[in-house]
Amino acid sequence: MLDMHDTAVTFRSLCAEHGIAVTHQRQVLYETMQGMHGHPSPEEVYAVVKRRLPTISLATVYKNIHLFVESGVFRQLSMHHGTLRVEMNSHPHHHLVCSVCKQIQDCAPEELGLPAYSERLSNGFAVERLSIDVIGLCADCQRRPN
Amino acid sequence: MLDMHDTAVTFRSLCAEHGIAVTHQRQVLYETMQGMHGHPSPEEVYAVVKRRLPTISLATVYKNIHLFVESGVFRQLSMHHGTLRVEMNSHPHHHLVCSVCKQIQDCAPEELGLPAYSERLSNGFAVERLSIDVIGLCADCQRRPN
DNA sequence: TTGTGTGCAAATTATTTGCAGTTAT
DNA sequence: ATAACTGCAAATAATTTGCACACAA
Repeated sequence: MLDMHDTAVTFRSLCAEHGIAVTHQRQVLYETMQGMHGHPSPEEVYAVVKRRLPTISLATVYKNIHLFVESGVFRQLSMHHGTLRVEMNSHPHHHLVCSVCKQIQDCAPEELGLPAYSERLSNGFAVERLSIDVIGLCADCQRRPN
Repeated sequence: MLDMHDTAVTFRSLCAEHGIAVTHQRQVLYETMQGMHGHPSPEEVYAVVKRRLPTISLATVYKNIHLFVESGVFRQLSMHHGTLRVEMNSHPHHHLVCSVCKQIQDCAPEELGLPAYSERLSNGFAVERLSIDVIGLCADCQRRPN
């Protein structure tokens, strides 16, 4: 387990790597998030970090979460949050989600290989279907200067 | 290929099955969506359906898309859109997303079996990682009356 | 000192809701 | 006739942005 001092050291080198300033709020936000579990939203992170930094603003939380995600410090699980999307392809298929432009392409199961799965998991979850997102770079984004 | 008449017949029986009224806007919306490809957002559907029903409102499009999704006529691909979620579990794992309460649980790869995949697909997409959503009913929602 | 970062308030985007009038059954 | 549906406008939720002041390099 990392103690607070190690966490601070880790954080400093993370910031150095990505060329971002080490500010107090950024540091506390990072430590707070490290201590959280599950899949928190910015509002949830804000509620927790506010306990240690009562004057921090929600905007700062948003800005820094984006920064952390871009730097690869944390990962975003909602790759296509933001707006509802309806699936128009009724054949079984997976999705190729470009991590840069967020474009979503369909992909036949044969291209990836179908995972085996059981209908009911040991924790009681009853499986209806798998939704597989393949995250990566689309051909266009690989060749773009960016 | 279904012609317009067959589509209308299909739609009527769909509505009958789900006990919803067959209205003109609902009918045209359905036909329009059937003709679309990819992963349209409500705004995109609205833009297209407006060409045939210039007075339709965006609210009606939203209401009916929800109705279609609930009835199983169309499927929603964005299972956790709405708000950004940060992944706090750094171990490789999948997600169990309950289709009723939308709760997201983590799940070890061993429970599902890992899909085999290649690093670069034939269309040039460079795979970084897989994000697998297992959609179904959580134990709680299975036993709830609802 | 100089560019970044922060907090605040206003702006935007996505979506939902209340309501009065209209239509399907 | 009656309940469900529609369009419109206002409300809400999620996120972003502009800006003046403060802090890190």
